This record gives sequence, C-alpha cells and structure tokens, in this order.
Amino acid sequence: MLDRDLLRQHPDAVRAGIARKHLDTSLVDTFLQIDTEYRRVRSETSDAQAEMNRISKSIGALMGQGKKEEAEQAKGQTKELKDRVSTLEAQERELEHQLREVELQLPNLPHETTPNGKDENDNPVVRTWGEPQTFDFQPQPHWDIAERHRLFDLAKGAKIAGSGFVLYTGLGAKLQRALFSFMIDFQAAHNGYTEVFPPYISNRASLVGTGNLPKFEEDLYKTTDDLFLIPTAEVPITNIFRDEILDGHDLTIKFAGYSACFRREAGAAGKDTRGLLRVHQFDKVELVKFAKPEESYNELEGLTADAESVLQALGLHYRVIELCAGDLGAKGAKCYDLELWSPGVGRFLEISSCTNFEAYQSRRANIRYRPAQGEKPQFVHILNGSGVAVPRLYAAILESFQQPDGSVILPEALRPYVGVDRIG
RNA sequence: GGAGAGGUCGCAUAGUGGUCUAGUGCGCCGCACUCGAAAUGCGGUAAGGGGCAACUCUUCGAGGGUUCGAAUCCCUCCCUCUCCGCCA
Repeated sequence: MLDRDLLRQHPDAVRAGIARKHLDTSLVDTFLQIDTEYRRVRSETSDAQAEMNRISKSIGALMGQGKKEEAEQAKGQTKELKDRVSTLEAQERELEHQLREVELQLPNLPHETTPNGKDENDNPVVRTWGEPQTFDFQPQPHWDIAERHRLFDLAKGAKIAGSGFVLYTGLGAKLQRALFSFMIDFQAAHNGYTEVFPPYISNRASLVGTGNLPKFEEDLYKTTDDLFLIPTAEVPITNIFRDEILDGHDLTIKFAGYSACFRREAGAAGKDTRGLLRVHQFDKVELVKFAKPEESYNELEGLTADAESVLQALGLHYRVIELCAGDLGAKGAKCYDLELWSPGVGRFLEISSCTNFEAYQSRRANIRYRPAQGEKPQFVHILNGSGVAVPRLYAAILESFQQPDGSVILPEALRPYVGVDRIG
C-alpha cells in the first residue's frame, strides 16, 4: 500500500511512478474520488456520533437523579439521530471497504534509482562473478545427468502428485537436503541471520500482508479451510511482526528461513519447464530484513551480497542484473536478480530476487517501529531475497561440475553435507 | 474430536448495563530530594481517524445483535490454557 497523504497531496508523482512500471494509473483517480467522499462521510458520522454520545450521557445523568420523565423525553430525541448515525455508518463502512480494495491493488512506486525500461530486455547487468566453465566435451543438461545417476524421477513425481512435482531418490535426495542445509547454516553463521523455521501454510491476512493476495490467488494452492500453501517463506517470515510495533533499537532485524514453496505456476505451462527449471514444489532459503527507512537501501546492497555469498562459496559463475521499472512487478521499489550460469542448458537461470519493498508491505501488514522513546511509530522498510532457490542451484551444480566420464565433482563446501566427494 | 476456563492500554491485574474520557501495580520517561545513586514523592506514559484549533470519533481477541447507552448481556468465529480421547 502507498501512503494516503502522498496520494492526496502528490497524485501526479504517484501516477508518474506507476507509469514508469507501465501499469494502469487510473486507480489513482478512483482512489482520490472515493477518498474525498469517505472523508466527508466520516466527519459527518463523527459529528452525529458526538451528538448521540452527549444525549446518551445526559440520559444516564437524569436517570441517576431519578428524573424519569425528562430521561424519556431525551430518549425520544435520539430516535431520528440514531437512524442518521446508522445510515452514515453503513455508508462509511462501504466506502472504507472500497478504499481498501483500491489501495490493495495500487502498485508500489519504483525507487528513483530503478532504471527505466519496459521488460526483461531492458534490465542492465550490474556485475558478473567468476567465469563460465569450459568443457572439452559437450556439457549435458542436468536432466540427462540426473537420469544417468538416478538422482530424481520426474515421471514418478507426476504419478504421485502431478506434472511439475519431483521425486528425488538416493544420493539425489541427499544432495537436495544438503543444499538447503548448507545454505541456511551459511547465512546464519557467516551473515548474521537468525534462523527461523516457519509454517508451510499461511492464512489470508498473512498473504494480503505480503501482497500475494488479493491479486494473485490463482498462483496459490488453497486448502478447503481457506488456508494456503506458501509460495515462499517470505510470507510467514514477513508476517512474524504483523500488527506489531518494533523497537527502533532492534533494527535491522534479519531472518533466514528454509521452507518448501508451492506455486501453481498457472499460465506458465510449457515455458522453460524441462527438468528442474520450473516445478510446483521446491525448496528455498529466504532472507528477510526489517530496516529503518534511511538504512534500507544500504541493507538491500548487503542482502544481495549475502545471497551472492553462497554462490561464491560454491564456486559458481553468476551475474547480478537490476530489474527495470517495467519488469519490477507491482510490489517492489528496487530489485536485483541473481542469475546462475547453467552450462548444460546454456543459459543464465534466475535464482534469487533481492527486493526492497520500502513500506509497501509494512503498510499492508501494519508493521511499524518506534524510532526512539516517545516518538510516533513509523512503518518499517521490509526487504527480502532468496538465499537461494534450490532446484536451479541443483541444476547448475550438476551441469557446472560434470566430468567427461559423466560423474559430478561436488564443491568442497557441500561435501560434509552430502558425505561424498563426487556423484558417479 | 469432547468437556471446562479464559482473551482488558508493554507486562500483571480490577472492572458484570450509565462520571469507564477503562482503575491499580510493575516497567518506562520527566521533575524534585541527593555530591551521585538507591529509596521516596509528584507528574506523564496505547494506536488510528477528522479538525487551524478548542475538541472530537473509533478500538477492551474479531464480526454481528439487544439498548438511548455495552469491556459488561446475546449470537457466530478466532486464539490461549486445563482435563479427556486420538496420534506422528
């Protein structure tokens, strides 16, 4: 959500920001229209309510003095007023509801440093780390390597749950488990994050808080109890502090949490779906920060570096790109994507998005902090980034470290977790 | 899943229809006393909305209802605790 005062006082600035994202600016006008009416009705309601309270109080006093008749008279006075109050209240509720609907749909504004652009073709490369591996043989894609060593079975996954679900087997299952264990340990030990292990299910309020609802319900798996499987640990972790006021001295708060993630990927069928490239259930370590507004952009650089650090520890070639305004999506103000080089597939694979949401999520989830004793609470800035998603990392490791004989030599950092030096 | 007890302004508690504009204690902040501190005393200590302001409205888990008036009565839901049942 955006600041109401900003919308009221600088609607043009808001329109300009939304236009940079190539999104619809007409919601701004809808907001202003409803807001004006809402405030008018609200102030009328408040006056009528005050009058009502005055009379009610006087009735109480009259009753106390035993003046029954006068009390009855006052009761008569309230009748019309009461109707008026309930009519106004109904109007106010309706307007409030409409206003909230519009607010939840309004996108966040891009930060001034976010580059202009229309889509992913306009995303500048910020930096590149390492070199692409060279092979004196034709590097295989990870699905072929996996098949040779029976690391996972897509057909079995499809039989059990459906297309896009994976059954990992044997050493393949162990590698899967090793990857997220390694990453969560790494973030906690080297980058100072507090480890959390969240529920895999969240309620509506939590998903509205992060901005996944109401807009993206079709992307989520939903239970019959109106609960949802989480699409990312961002949802439960961000909502740890929903409706709370944090102490400014405790900021920046840093959480790292592993979870399974569930995404319907509706509409994405057929696109980049081979092997582990796009699956409905995957594992991920998520990094979430709650920061002071004046520090959030430094924290974004740090967050991105933290996500990168695991890739460096594994010796993988990657690049950092910055999302242009048009590719940023509704929620973010500024975002870096990490893309991992996948020599078998022959492309960079998106493996992490590190985003500063500023106060967009904290307004939705009502997460504030008190800068100092006695000062007014303010909305915190919330940032998150994958640290990182497992399946594409899995793919890149198999492909990057494959040998001419078909075996895969594991990066040193992983060996204690897998228990072997190589696969095959 | 069954039975019972609960959810009050950071924490703990009081409040069972009308000065509740929610009391008290602890904690916290300020002032006084003090060389300084402790102790003590006095004062202040929830959030949000509207208004230039005086002021005013909303919120006692959430939502609805009864009433001129609800923390208090009724209904639905959520959550916590105790016991029983079931069970990784």
